[in-house]
Amino acid sequence: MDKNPLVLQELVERLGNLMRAESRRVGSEEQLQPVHVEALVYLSKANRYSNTPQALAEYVGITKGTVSQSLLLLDRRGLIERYQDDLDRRVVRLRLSQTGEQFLYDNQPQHSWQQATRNISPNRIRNAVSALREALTTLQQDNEGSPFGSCQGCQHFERLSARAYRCGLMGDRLSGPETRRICWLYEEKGTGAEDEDEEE
Amino acid sequence: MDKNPLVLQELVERLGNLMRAESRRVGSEEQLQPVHVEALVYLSKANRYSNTPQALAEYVGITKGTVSQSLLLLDRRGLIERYQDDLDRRVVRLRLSQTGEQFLYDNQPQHSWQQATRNISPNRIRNAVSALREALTTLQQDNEGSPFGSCQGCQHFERLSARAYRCGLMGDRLSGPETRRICWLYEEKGTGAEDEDEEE
DNA sequence: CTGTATGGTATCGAATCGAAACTATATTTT
DNA sequence: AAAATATAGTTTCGATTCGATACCATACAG
Repeated sequence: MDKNPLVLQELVERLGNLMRAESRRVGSEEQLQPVHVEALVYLSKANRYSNTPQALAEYVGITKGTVSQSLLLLDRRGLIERYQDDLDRRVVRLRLSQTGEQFLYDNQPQHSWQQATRNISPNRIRNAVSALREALTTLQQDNEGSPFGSCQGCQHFERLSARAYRCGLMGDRLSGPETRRICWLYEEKGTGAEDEDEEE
Repeated sequence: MDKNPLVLQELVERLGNLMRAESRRVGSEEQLQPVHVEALVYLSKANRYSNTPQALAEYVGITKGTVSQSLLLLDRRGLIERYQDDLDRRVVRLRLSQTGEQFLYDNQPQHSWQQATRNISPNRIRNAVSALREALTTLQQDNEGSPFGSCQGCQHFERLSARAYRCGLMGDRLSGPETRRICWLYEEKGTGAEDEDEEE
């Protein structure tokens, strides 16, 4: 019996705790809870289909009612803006405000992580990413949650030409940068030959 | 510029969220918060030096006051037992009760993770563990937190004979299984040749 | 034996959280 | 087209977390 999967779980759990603690630290000056910081970070990365309260709720794993509260607070503090969707007037769209952008820029919630990984070789990181991605996909399938990925690897992603992309599900054309944002409509491409290690 | 470190962070964060959601799910039947479930899991893995309120507080990243509250609750529900340390009568020792053991056995908080990693090759898991361990070590150093590791890799670990071990810091002999539990006195061995990938 | 450090508890107010009821808009059925 | 149902968000409620601070007991140093 191999104990390594459990060790890996242990590590992910512990890293998650530390990142949460980091969110707490970052937010404490501004009286923000970890969840608020996570929400801001999420909004800074979410694509046009995923900047809604519901997607956010799925992402952070709390109920929509609670998310609604948090958004109210973030709005009052002027860190985000809310506006109505044109096509479906039930849905609320979210975006970071100037202040919100500035907050993230000043506090750099990702900074300590970048420091922590600076000495790990690109190759090892690639391998780790590959393994964790697979774990994530399976875990999400088992939990029936939304997948949350970016266009690379999504079955709806279409490449029109060298620099023109398109989402086959929604039918919109996408800019290059937008294809790298987080999307909750992500669906894993058919898992044909997924289990190859990239080892150099 | 390499984006993979950020992708890795993204993955760890997301996996952490899902595991937290899993804790929430597991605990909801018994009216337990995620933190309570995490505490029980921690106690099931902590070694003899680490089964105290303080170590737990460090581990989950909340203050000792709050931990004290949570332990009160877990005690009322009969999931843990608290007893005084003989040598230092200020310190409280914690252990899972019969009921607590049973709770973990019945609900298997780690089950979904094991499912999720079942198809990942041992080799890839080893590589991921190696990379994440390094990230964790650096992150903990930067945050001045306790390290939390197990005897393998700890500079206080001594092997007396084939099956006899000893903690050089505390001076106790340790059983084989005990050397695999979590310890908050862990200190990384001198980082001589740490950056070798094990690729088969 | 007096001062200080340390492990843990108690108290307080602010905020999260899930559950459930509710509103408003969309979509499907009849 | 009207009615039924589904969906996105909000509101309200009570229980609980959480940090901050003060506090208590034990250990240990000079």
